[in-house]
Amino acid sequence: MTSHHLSTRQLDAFLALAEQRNFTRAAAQCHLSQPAFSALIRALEEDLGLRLFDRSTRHVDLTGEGQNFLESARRIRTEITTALAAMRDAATLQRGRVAVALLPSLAAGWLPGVLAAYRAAYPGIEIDIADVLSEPCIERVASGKADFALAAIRADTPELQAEPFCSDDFHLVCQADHPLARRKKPIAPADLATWPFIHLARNSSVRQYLEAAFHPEAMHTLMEVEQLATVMGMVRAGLGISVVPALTLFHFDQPGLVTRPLALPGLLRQIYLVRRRDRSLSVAAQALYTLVMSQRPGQG
Amino acid sequence: MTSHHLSTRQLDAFLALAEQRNFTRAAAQCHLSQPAFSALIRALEEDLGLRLFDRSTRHVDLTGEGQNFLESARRIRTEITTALAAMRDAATLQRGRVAVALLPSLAAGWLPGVLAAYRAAYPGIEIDIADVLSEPCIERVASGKADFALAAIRADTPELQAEPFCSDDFHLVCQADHPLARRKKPIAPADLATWPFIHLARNSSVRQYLEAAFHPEAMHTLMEVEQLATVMGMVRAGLGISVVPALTLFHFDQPGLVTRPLALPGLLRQIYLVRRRDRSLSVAAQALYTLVMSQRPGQG
DNA sequence: ATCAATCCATCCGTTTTTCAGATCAATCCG
DNA sequence: CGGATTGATCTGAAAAACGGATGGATTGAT
Repeated sequence: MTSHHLSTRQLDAFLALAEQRNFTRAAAQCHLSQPAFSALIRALEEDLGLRLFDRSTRHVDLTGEGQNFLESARRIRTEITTALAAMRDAATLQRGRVAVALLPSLAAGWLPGVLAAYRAAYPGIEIDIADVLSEPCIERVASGKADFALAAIRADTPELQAEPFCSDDFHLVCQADHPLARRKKPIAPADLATWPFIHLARNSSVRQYLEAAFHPEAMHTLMEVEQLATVMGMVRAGLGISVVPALTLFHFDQPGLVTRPLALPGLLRQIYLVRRRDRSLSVAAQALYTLVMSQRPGQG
Repeated sequence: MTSHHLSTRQLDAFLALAEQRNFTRAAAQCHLSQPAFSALIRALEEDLGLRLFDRSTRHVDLTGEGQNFLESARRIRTEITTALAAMRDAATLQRGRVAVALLPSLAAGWLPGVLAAYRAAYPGIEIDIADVLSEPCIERVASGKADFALAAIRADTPELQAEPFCSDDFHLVCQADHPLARRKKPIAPADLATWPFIHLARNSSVRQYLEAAFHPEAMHTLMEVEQLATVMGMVRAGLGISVVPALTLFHFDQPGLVTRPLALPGLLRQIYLVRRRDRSLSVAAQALYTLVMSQRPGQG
């Protein structure tokens, strides 16, 4: 029936008095007047139903029960202080964790600079990066393993929310002495169709864009590989040409290779930032989100 | 500067909302109106500086930071509950400890019945009995090893406080067929002086009373022993007579022995209850004190 | 598609609690 | 014995908490 509502004021008052053994000093330590402080101690003792301090006008001392309570009170105070400190650390971005899933091309080329700035600003935050294809990116956000994702899928579902992040145009890559490298006129689909083509695997978004933009049967497919680095090697060896998004061009910044922008209809890869709908980002994730949005490719 | 005054109301409100995921139900669980409850959660979030719940009109869910805080909050709540339960147990005498020091005569004859009643009433209380002579009794109280003592020393010091507990008159003990056993007239000191006397050791309070009441050199001291049981054996064997306080008479309730009260000036042993001054008794000790005072020898 | 029900946020007047200053009683010290 | 210190108590005032009513938004049923 007694609600036994131990308040933190009472807890702190008790600890202060146990430490100071003097009402006036303990009251000052709690930033309270002595009468208010006395009332606090009295209320605590009444709530507990027993006397915690033996006090005369000249002496203040813990009773036996008070000594027992002191141990508990110290533990409780420590727990509270620790928990509040942890929350304050989280709120002030001194501690925390953020998980992002994004396309390998973004992860390798664009992300490192962003993360360097993030880490410099918030060195206490743990960072978890998943550099995977669009599908697993979305999956990680949906399952909660990632705070948000940068992927080529406009995943707008009841659970997920997508916003355009950046667009990525496509570039021809070929040997420096290739005829297309010297071509003055804009390159047309027909120009590409005559040369052996190094494709990425069919489950890559790049390949899907290319097949949608061109007539697949019109192309001269030489081979399919999994990794862009392999594409680079093949092209550099003169085995063929390829078309890749701008964000992956760092792979092809190699002697003997040139890249040329293509301006062809349908060849513009949209990348979306995907996050859970009705779900606020953690403080750490929100900070990274803000930075990511301000540093997005093609914005500055 | 951070007020960070986590109140237990806020703590309970948080835990209730984390459990119910519904403001109205959580408010009811806390016996609060929904607006008051909302204000509590809002104040907590403002204090911490971050959002603990993602809430729409239709959904309430913990944020990442909220989940972290939940673990801490559960620990804190458990600690508080445990501590309050321990205090309540102490206040209601379901748990605790009491330590008493008292004379061996009281410990053997009178105390067991009292403790039986005490234990029946408060089975959860640990009991520590020291059945020692007056001097160590007082010492135990002074050092805090005993809550109070029953001893034959009026220990009234700045630290200790003594109150009369009971008085203990002296009795002659002798063989049933001893001449003194049949004597009709009141027994005088001279009557005792003519018979071989079994004494206790000089440091016993009984001996000191006898030496103060009689002229030691007028007595016929046959021997000195340490234990009352030995006195009994000697008297029973017809080696001599003795005089002992009433509280020890249970030792002499033996076939072939008789006891006769003596009414002689100075032969009245006062026994005091000694406790620390300006020091309240623990709840358990207070309960025993009350029982002890109500059951003191010669009161009923 | 419309309507009822549910739910959280906000506003506002009232009640309750909390607080500090003054005062009192008891104690200690010189 | 008198000044100084300390804790308890009283009281008016300030602050906080509270509940009812209300609003805006969403869901689910008809």
